[in-house]
Amino acid sequence: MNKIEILIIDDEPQIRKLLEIALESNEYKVWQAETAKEGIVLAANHPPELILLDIGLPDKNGHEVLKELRSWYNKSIIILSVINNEEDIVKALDNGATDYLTKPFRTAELLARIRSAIRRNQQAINNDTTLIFNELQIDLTARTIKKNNQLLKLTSTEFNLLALFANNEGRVLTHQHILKEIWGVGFQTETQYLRVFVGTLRKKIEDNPNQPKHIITESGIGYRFQ
Amino acid sequence: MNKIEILIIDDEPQIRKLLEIALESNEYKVWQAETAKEGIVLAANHPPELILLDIGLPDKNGHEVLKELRSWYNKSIIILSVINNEEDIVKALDNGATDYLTKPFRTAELLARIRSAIRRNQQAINNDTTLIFNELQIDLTARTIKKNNQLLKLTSTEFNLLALFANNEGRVLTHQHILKEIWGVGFQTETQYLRVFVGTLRKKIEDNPNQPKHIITESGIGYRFQ
DNA sequence: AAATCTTTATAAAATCTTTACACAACATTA
DNA sequence: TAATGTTGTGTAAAGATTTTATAAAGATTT
Repeated sequence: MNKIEILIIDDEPQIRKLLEIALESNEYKVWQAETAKEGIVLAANHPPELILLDIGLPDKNGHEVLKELRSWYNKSIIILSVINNEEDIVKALDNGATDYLTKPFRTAELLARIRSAIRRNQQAINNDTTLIFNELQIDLTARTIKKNNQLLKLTSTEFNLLALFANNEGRVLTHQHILKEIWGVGFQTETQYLRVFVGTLRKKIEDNPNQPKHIITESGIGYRFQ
Repeated sequence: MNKIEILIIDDEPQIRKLLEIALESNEYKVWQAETAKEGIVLAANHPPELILLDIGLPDKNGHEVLKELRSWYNKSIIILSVINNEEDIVKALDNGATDYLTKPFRTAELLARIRSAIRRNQQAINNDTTLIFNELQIDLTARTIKKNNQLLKLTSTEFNLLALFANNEGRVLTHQHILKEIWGVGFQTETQYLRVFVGTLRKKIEDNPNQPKHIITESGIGYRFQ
């Protein structure tokens, strides 16, 4: 079983050592960076489950680092700060920090917050982004779809259509409604678009496109996903 | 299992944080908006189960936001207000607010009101769309019908006819009336259509189509659904 | 140039309409 | 009464029409 990985970005060696001991004795795998630059490179090469970020780094303002990380990193970032400055904390939370801790901190509290943040990560993965229908696994935020754990290649429109279907499992969606959602108002009469795209989608996701199990046609009305 | 989603629209970060902690620790998924504009965009892109709306927003009067949301959003909106102003509350309720809370509020009370509002949402969903007659389960918006939890395949006209019957349980509907409702004015004499379609419907929904329990013929007059 | 989207054409499938006929209930007539 | 006709209903199936699926050619975007 793989250990959960945590990246520490802090310039003080004593703090890093303290965190390393606390975390490794709790079965986390620890990565360390001394500077902002080094931390961003490490995170990019090997995205950890959680980042502990010191807001008072020497080479770059911590808020800048946070923003930069948040532009692509969507798991938990816990801020470490020497000062109990509310303004700083609010700013960090607004910039996407998951939580914050003021130094000096108690190890028990640190660990509790880390557990909580990681739990939320994993719930987010399970709940928000991916929908599962038998052999199909649709990740709405990553915009990827797997069939039997095999990644499929869909075009943008195909994915939009599939996402609409998946969000309305079991419900009959009329041609007009689908066209309005995917192509916009004014396209409600272009039912042929729909036929073509349902065709390509079926070819990609159905075992037997002639006898579709997922995208069911409701003649005269629209389609239903199941 | 998906978490229930709640959108907070409030300009005060402390209040948002407080609400976030209270709600997330009670297994809700929280979305946040700092401004009215941002809140409306978020709600439109991803309609939540409930909205917590601060009536005292900086960029737009809360009452205006409420009206705008209510023009298309039909789930619960709970108003948050710093002032215990009866006039304001009455106005908000008139504009479609589900409930209100005055700051500072107790977390326990907030949670209780949220549970209550969400419960009402879900009852509304259940009541509006599906009709149940013994082993038959008819979902009017999804346009699906289940017999003993088994999905049946009906054509469009068959479903329309069944829906008309189901909406008029126990009542005798004349041939003319049914024909006018399903096929339109000018088809009132085509009683043979009706015989054919009642036949196919019975074949699909009745245990024994020769001795129908649901679609009863009233000779010389029409049919009755029970 | 490659990928994607939009149109067009046509074949196939599903659905609806119409016709034919059987059967039952009831009324009429020899 | 028995035979016959009338009317309303149900069922099957042929015919007509509508709707859908698919390929592939153009147009557009990346």
